[in-house]
Amino acid sequence: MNALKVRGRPRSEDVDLVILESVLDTIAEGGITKVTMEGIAQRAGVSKASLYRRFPTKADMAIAAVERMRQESPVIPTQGSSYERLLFLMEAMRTGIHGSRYGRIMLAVISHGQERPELAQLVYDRILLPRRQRVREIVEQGIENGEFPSTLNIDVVMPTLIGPMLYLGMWSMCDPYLGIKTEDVLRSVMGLPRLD
Amino acid sequence: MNALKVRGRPRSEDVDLVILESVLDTIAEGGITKVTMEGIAQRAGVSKASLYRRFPTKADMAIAAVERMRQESPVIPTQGSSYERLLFLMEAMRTGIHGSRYGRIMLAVISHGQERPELAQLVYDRILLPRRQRVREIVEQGIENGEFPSTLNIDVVMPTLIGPMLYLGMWSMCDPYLGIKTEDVLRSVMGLPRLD
DNA sequence: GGATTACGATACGGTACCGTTTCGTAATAT
DNA sequence: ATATTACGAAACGGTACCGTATCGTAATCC
Repeated sequence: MNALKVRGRPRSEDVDLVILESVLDTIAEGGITKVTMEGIAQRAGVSKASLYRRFPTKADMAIAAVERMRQESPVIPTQGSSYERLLFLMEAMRTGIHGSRYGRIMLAVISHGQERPELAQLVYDRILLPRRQRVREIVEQGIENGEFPSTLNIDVVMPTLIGPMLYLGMWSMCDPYLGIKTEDVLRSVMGLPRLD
Repeated sequence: MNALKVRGRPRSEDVDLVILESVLDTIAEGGITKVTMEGIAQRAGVSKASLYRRFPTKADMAIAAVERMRQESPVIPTQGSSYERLLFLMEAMRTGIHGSRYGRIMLAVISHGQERPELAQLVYDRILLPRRQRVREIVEQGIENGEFPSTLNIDVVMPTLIGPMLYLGMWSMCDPYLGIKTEDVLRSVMGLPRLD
């Protein structure tokens, strides 16, 4: 089966790219409700017709943008102990919620999970789950090589590591008192002795 | 200073109430973006003029509704051990995110924290912080009466108890695999032996 | 070169909503 | 009684946005 040859002028990949990037930037800055067809077209330097040539509706465009963002995953450290790598990821999770485009988009999308369950499912399956899997692998390695107690129940550990980071990150600007050290959370959850 | 006597027909408290309740129900069902002046007026069986007589703008109306919701706090158990009471609250937090009007409203409001920081601050100060304080008191009692180890760092314990419940509750409909028992989280965080 | 499709620009109809205003009626104060 | 304010109903202008359509130009295939 050969590649289907369309006959006229081909779609510009540059246009594809600049559209989705504009959507992501807009979401990161102001949330999904700020995404409008006119706004995206203007920001991308593209006509509205080019948007509707690619996406039948605004919702489809937003979903395509979120799909694309999957590639934009943060760097996972491969060096260092499991402890160090885990700490790095937790810190990134905590600060990235408001500090990175990735995090702000995630939060904005999660927000609308109630109003758009299919979008929440998409984010969960294609973004959250893969990331969680990589965290899980690091934890498992840490247990195998003796950094963490073998008595840990990894199914309990996972939400107990991730949940607090989301919680602390989400409210960090409302409450400067939430200055608990990420390392303290990590050590506490993993059953390691306190630092003091 | 006497109560200021206005001269004409007084405002109906019934109207006050039904307006704010309609706003809260609407938020719980579809999120803040579903709140419209026409919609609220119709749902409440009230004229738009009555809305604008009370609130200069839609945002003020929404804020007033959220303020009012503060009274609608879930029941806090006063009987039983600290362990039991804590477990009850955590379970309620986890299931209530999608299962109760209170929880759905909280999630909807948190969602828009990015787009409306002043609303997020309001929710944090007047709703989240008071609740967290009550959880904290229960934890402190449990430490005092020996139910929980005295070595616990309560500042670390708090987000480690709350965070996982939010996390598990938020994604419960996207992933039925997240069937970790709340009691396992509680025991793990509090350094109690596993059940098995 | 001719057919075909993409592109930017622009206009259009339709819808939803905001916030204002008007009007006739109802409730309360003096 | 009379003034004053609240109430429901309804209409209004204005804005923002969606999705469609038109048109002249540009790029690509045969």
